[in-house]
Amino acid sequence: MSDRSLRAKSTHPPTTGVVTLDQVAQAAGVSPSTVSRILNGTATVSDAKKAAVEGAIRKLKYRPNPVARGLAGGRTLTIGVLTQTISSPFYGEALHGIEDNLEPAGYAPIFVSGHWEEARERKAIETLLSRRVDGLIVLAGRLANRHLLAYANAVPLVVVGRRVEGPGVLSLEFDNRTGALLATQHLIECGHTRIAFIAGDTAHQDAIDRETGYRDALEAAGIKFDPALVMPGDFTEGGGLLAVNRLLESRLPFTAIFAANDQTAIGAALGLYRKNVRVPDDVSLVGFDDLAPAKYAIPPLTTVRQSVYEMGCQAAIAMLDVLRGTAPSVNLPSPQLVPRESTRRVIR
Amino acid sequence: MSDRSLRAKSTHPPTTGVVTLDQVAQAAGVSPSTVSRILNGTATVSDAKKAAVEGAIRKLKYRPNPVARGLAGGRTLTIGVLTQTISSPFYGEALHGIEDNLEPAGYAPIFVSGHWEEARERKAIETLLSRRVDGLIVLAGRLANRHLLAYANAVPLVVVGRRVEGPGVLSLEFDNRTGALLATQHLIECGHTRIAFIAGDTAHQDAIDRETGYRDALEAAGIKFDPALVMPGDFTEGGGLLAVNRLLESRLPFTAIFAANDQTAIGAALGLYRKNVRVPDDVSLVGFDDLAPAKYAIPPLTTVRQSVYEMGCQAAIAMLDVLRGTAPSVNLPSPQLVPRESTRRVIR
DNA sequence: ATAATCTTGAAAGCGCTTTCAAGCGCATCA
DNA sequence: TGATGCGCTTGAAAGCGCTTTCAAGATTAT
Repeated sequence: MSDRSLRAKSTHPPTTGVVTLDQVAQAAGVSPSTVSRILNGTATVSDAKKAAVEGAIRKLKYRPNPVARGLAGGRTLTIGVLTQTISSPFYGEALHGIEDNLEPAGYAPIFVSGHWEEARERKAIETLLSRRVDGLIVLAGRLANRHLLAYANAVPLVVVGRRVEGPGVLSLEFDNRTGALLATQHLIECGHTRIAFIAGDTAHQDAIDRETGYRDALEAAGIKFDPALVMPGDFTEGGGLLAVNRLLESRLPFTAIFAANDQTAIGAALGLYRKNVRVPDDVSLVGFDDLAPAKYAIPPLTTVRQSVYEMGCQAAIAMLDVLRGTAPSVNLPSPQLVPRESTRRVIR
Repeated sequence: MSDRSLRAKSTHPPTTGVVTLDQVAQAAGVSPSTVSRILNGTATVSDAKKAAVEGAIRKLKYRPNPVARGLAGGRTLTIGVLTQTISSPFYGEALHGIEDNLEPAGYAPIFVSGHWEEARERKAIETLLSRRVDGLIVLAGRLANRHLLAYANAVPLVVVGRRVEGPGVLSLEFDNRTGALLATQHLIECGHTRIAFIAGDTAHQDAIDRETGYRDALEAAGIKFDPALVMPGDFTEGGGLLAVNRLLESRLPFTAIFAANDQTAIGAALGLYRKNVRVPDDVSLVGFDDLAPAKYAIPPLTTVRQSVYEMGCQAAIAMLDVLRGTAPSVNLPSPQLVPRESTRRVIR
């Protein structure tokens, strides 16, 4: 291919052959205003004209230009989504849910990554705002609540996985505490009493809630909480691996591990494998999230399902509700234990 | 939170307090045209005015409105990206690479999923086009080449993972054949001669190329190709699991498996685990792609690295080059074997 | 002094939405 | 029955914030 053929300017004339609203109006013998009104349902239009316009639209294959619409009407039909790491399985599923629900409504998501850095998150949101997104969906992150509230002043805001309260903000939270309780209870029911916990990044409320759920379950079962059995982690496989190594080195007795998320559990599983500790024969292992990889882990990982995809769907639906001016209805999925093959009844 | 506080209309006045180019011009005592010229570097402007304008911009915290820019100038600083499944680890990494490179240049990617369905892909691209994206990056997919070429007529097009030739199109391809050759050679070097292959979805050129590489390696080593050792797959874990079950049921002797991608390999590993076939002791296993999960598989998966992230980067860079009018330079990463713990020398 | 080159502002859109007011039909009331 | 008024549909026109001709002035070269 020649260079020339790739020059933007030479190959791609700016705007040619694109049908505009005016052309539709002309073809239908009405004014542009009328066409616009039909397109947006802004006012009642006589059936005759409506039919004529719709015919013209079909005939000319007219597609409204969202850019012009955005300029004129202030709405861009675009929703900004702040994720942390677009390539992580966790966020991937959420984005998927968001996309699936926004698209049929004619909205397009635009994703940016914050990489868990407050400064980048802020910059990302500014970019989104300068693009005049109609709404903002924020997935977790480190941005201080007061900043989020400030943004909520400019556009409707839906926050997922964090508690933020204020006018114009809707926050959807996972029930991490109950989920963790479920996971730990499952291990207790299997007869485990020495249950280690590999924590998540404690900068996240999620991580703290999951630890709380773990302690709740221990307490309810009358098992004394042993802080030595809690290892720090960071929600990544590497963190799980490290934590399990430390746990093993500590020589503390334990027969089960509850990891703060699936990625941590998968890292932990590898650590155990390396040290020839068998799962579930020697140690039972539970994760959290039920991301795709959990199902195909070896052995398949018992985990707590808290559909991230579903959360994405709910966030998008809520956003559409707000945009439409109707009361947003959210019904969050409740966490559920997904027993697979990484846990087993303790043999005494 | 009350309903009312969430009503889009009541809470969010349309356009208030946003600084416009005109205000900057006024503050700097120049005409809007001059400000625009400075912003875009469209013409030389006296240093004095330039300084005044830049001062005003800083003082007013002016940020150009991309929507208005898009309407007026025809450029939206937006790149449309057609992926297949936004949540898959494979595409996730590519998107990550694209995002990382587009963002510093001031472009924003807008992602849509085609779900491997020609109709949806086409619809997705139409949406992107109607949003006046400045360029299109297409990741694989099922869309016929002639359609792609038609789109290339409207905007610059970069296609990843497929071969498409024509004016205005740039395609970046993985060297699947060499990669597969490397993987198979590795197994042969380990002394394996009965090497099964779990294919990918043969609707993709990738899948075909990988099989070809596998056969190349066998032939080069003088090992007779046995069609019975080739199992169909579909690039998913489920497909790998199924394939390995069939393989085992066939009772054909084999000591190694080369799977068309990591996901397939991970599914295959689970199938082997279920049947108590040990990896790598009984059977060696090689994947392809080196996605994140491969590293933490049990055992860690030997695979072929063909950085998808890097591919995303290259695609974005090439797109920027085209947009800038400079000759796009792409240097594709060559495939590399990543030996881990799922393969071992055969013991005779 | 004259022509050629630069810098600069005025003004016309880009494609659409949205006031504003005109024009219409219809019910109401004396 | 005819005048008055209300509500409805409809078009004209003014932008939304920016880019980009166009041509006028300022400057430099010859």
